Amino acid sequence: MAKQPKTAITPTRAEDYPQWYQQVIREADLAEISPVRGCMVIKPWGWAIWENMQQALDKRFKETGHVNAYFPLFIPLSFLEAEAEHVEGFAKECAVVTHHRLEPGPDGGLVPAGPLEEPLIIRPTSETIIGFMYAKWVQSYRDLPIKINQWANVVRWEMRTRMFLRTTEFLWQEGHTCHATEEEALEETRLMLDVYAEFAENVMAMPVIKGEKTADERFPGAVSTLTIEAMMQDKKALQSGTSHFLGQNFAKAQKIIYQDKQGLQQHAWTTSWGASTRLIGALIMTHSDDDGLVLPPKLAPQQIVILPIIKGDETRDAVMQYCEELEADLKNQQYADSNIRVFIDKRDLRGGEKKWYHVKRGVPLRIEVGPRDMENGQVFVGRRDTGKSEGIDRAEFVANAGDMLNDIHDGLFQRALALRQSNTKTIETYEEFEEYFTSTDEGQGGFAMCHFAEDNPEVLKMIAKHKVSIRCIPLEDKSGPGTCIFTGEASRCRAVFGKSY
RNA sequence: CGGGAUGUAGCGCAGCCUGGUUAGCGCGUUUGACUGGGGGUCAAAAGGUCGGAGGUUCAAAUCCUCUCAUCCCGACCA
Repeated sequence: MAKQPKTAITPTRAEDYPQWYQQVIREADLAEISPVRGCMVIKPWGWAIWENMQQALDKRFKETGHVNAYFPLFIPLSFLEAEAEHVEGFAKECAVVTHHRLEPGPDGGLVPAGPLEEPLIIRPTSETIIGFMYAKWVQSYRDLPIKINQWANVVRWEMRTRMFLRTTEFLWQEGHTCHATEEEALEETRLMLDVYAEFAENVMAMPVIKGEKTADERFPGAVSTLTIEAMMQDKKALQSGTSHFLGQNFAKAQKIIYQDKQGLQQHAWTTSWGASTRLIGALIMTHSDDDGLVLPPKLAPQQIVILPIIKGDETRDAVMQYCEELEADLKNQQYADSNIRVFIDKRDLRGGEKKWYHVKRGVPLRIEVGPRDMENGQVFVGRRDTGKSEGIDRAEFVANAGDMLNDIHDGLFQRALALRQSNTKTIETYEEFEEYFTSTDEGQGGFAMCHFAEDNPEVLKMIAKHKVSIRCIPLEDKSGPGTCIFTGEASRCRAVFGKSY
């Protein structure tokens, strides 16, 4: 046996977390950097995960009364200028299209030619162009609400990119709704946050904190921004989905006006909400271990992989047949309202190699079937989440496969929740706060629940020193009022403080 | 965009300081044999314009300049 590292991924999380993250992506074959700066190629395994996410989210959007549509990739420059805060937020990271053709250059090669009269920007988000269309579509209160979602790519020219977490181009969905009343828009904002949270927990097995962003973290142009925040295994926070109440800001800027029942002209109320391929990054950093990716069963492109163990040609056909029958039986079993996704890996690889291939890709259950199991009417089952494996009676396993996947989902969720809980601390003084976020070894902070003075630049300055930001004010916080640990002012509630991506 | 690091075979690296035969190693790949409940053994083979462009030199992976890209830290953000 050749010398192998103790873990499939080197370095380990403990040794070098950012490097570990890169390696997991490579070993699981999720994505690769591309020749285009800051942009990545999402490979079939990564894409299949995204498709499963899309499917689960899309189903929830439709169930809550939304429809899909598509708006252009290009946005006239003048559109972005409409909403002042929106401009400020996005202007510095826009890709701009200024020409519409190429011509042979004087020194060979091609040079841009045919300047555009008005430059186009590539959407960093679509509030402005969708708002423009909504202004045309909305005349009467009878036209409202409009609840549209689009699956799209967007471009934000960020300074620093990281695979899945922040790339120049990324994929997402953006929902844009338009309502007659403030209450209805607020309700929508809140509803979609709940959809994201439910998806995160029930599909991704990722516990999240629902909360509201403080003014400085708000979406440019929003009245309020709601967020789901998750804790990664390095104890940093990752914003995993956002839902914005835009008030009448965009409606006023873009003249989305309707005539109400009294015949009066009214500005509409709008919302927008989005979740992106960043969720794949969240998935990786929530569950994966030093042997690679760990997939929650509902998102796993293959939930069970069957590995035939062939020992010589005599038993080959018999084992294959046994595996195929097993596959057929398993495919008839249900998990999470659909048939279990099963794959037989028939490649002519050695058993060990094949096993590690699927371990690194995060397949929840591995079934190894050799002549011995066949004789005993058993299957040898390995669980990705716990690393444990055991022989199980074939019929029993088939009958319980769905339950087992369910158990894996719950286990992953509980493990992630336990990590967050054991790294969340209620903090009462600034000294304690400093110590919490300064200590270096295992305990380099996590989430801190603190009373704070809202919209106070002093507070922001004091926490920025420790590279900490206010992640959100939890919606379900019941701590009640207290005293700001930074300024001593009165505070109406606690917020989640933490380092973040 | 500031600070730091790195770019040599698919992956991980050595060589560079102190320029000088055909640029090495491990893993992987291909072929064959032996194997086969765990990323195996033996043998053979393929694979590199040393990130790119200039320069210094008789001679550059090695020295200099520029440039591109990646990674880390920061500022900014899904």
